[in-house]
Amino acid sequence: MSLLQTSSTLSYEDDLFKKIKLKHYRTIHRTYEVDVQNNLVNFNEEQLSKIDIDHTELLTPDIDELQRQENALLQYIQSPKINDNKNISFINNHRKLFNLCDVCNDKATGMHYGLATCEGCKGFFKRTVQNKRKYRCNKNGSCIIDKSHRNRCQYCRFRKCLIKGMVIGAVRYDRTPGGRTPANVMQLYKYKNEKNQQMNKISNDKFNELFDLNLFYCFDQLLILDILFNHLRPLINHEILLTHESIKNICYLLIDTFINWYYTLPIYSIINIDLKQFIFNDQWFNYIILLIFYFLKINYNHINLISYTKCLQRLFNYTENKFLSSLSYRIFNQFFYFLSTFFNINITNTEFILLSILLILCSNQTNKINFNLFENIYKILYTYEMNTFLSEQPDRFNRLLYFSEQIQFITQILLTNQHFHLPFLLFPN
DNA sequence: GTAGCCTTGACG
DNA sequence: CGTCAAGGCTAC
Repeated sequence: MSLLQTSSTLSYEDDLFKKIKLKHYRTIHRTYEVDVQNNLVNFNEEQLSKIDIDHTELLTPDIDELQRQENALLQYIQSPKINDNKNISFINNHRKLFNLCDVCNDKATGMHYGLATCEGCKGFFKRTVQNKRKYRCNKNGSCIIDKSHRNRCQYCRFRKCLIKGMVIGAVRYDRTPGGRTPANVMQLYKYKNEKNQQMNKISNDKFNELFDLNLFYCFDQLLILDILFNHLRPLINHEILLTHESIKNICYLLIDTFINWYYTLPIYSIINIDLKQFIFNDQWFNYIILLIFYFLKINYNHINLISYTKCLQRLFNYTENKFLSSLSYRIFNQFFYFLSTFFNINITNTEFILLSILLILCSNQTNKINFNLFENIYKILYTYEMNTFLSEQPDRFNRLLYFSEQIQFITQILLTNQHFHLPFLLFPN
């Protein structure tokens, strides 16, 4: 590729990167995204060397800030528009109905700060608010909170307390024991309880509507993953020489395995689309990227084990030490950052497989039949999410969709700039 | 730091 | 005076 061609693609790439950055901006990890954006704007060696140790930081917001948000909510629900007291007997209606803690499923001992909770979660919430404590999540902010895991991640426990509707304003500043909870706090209890019931109703309706789709993801996930991973194993320790040709062969094996497996699915007998038509579709590369990322995540689990410097060296080797354009450099950095964000999403086998099919079907020339399949897989994913990670919704589902959008952007960038080899340079020695 | 048990005080 | 939901105490 000549220099002229490279520079002509720059403005196009800039647009794509701007799009990606804009999308980053809109996600939950705001602070981290801003840092990355700065890295992109202002590359220097020091920043580059930090890339593979950067991690998404999930930190509890200031209790004072949360309190302000709660006050704003209170003002809103006190406005005449929505302030009808038709359900004033909420406490009486729901008394004695609780027996499990809404946060961790341990035995609930009563209503505490607006929620049926155990003594443990009650005390935890009180200590957190009284001492204005801040917690950090070392994973992706979606740790399981139940009786046996509740002390493993304070960030996620507190987050769950808030999501489920515990009210910060119910913790007393003056620490006076006894007495009655103020009327405004009671209003918040009532409001949050109603919202939760509405949310549960919506989830249940959706779930019932889609329940029969559950049948479709009863497949042998471990077997297909094992076969796919076997095709990638030679890349560890670089047992095979990476060339244009060998990469093509690996891609072919991965695609072929996936298609053959797809034909065995129950869903194929209902919507029998020939996936082979998608081989000539660039969207296949989405799946290859996702698969390689998933392989690395399962086998290495930590982004630090995939050395930025070594991958960069391999990029030099692959291109036979030819001049690396600033564009290649930036694509590489963006790609590496993207991998690190993937490591923070602990996706499950089912999520991986459903996302793979969705990504393959993301064609621009979508016809009616494959849109049908797309919609069905989308519903299955939704059902699975509601079924398996109800307490993390809608965050988790949105994050997955956002991530698959990002993969499509990256695919577009890699293919238009002939950087399809990049994902294959990530395997550690 | 956690959580089980205890004390407190408004309310019906 | 019993009930409920706040805070307090303390062994672990």
